[in-house]
Amino acid sequence: MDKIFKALASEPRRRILEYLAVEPMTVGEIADNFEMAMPSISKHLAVLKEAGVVREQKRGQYVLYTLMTEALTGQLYGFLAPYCGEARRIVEARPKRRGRD
Amino acid sequence: MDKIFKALASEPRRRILEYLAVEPMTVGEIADNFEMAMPSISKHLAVLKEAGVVREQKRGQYVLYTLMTEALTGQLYGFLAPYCGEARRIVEARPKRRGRD
DNA sequence: GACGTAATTTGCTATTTAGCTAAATAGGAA
DNA sequence: TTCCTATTTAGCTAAATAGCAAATTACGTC
Repeated sequence: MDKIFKALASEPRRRILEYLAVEPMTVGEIADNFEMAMPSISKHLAVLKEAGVVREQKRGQYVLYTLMTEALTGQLYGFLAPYCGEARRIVEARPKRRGRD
Repeated sequence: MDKIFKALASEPRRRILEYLAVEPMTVGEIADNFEMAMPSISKHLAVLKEAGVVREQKRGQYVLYTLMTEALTGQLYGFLAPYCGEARRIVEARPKRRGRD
């Protein structure tokens, strides 16, 4: 729980998720949307990966990052469950995937 | 959006919300559940208030803090909406309250 | 008024985080 | 091999955050 909220507590990281919601992208493609230098983007991606909301795949010399939507929403619904019946129902209804993907 | 994720990116602050989910409490009562000194708790509460997820009411020399459940869940569903149809439906179904309360 | 308790504000230190540039690693092309 | 491009890692600095103790404010009681 801590990792995901730390990950989301950053404007640039939330923006990265928006981009990845459209389609998987390489680090360079993502970086093109920011003023920031590439190493900074790379670091942000590592944080998102650590939080389990994106996945990385080597594609030759490129690294492709993919949004793991279910992991993102699942964790947040998990947090919301104690506060909200709708969230409890959603958590209940979802199969518990374990980082296969 | 930034304020709420910054607010939630802290273990102690998330714990405070759990306590307040049970019932409204004074700063002292909340602080009794932590090792932390009261000024630190007071600061955490200010952050949560700034994020719009708790409300404070003066009660004589005490200050009573109350969880604003709808504000908490509403903001998170707002974030989730682009990633999840269920969240979109929930956001859609809810009346947009504006910080009355 | 003076005193005691509740809470916040102030001033400080230590830690973490975000960003940078430069250097290292890894793969593809010549 | 050598060169070029993509990405990550290292090493750094500036800024933000979390905690504390001490001081201040606010209220209630004597």
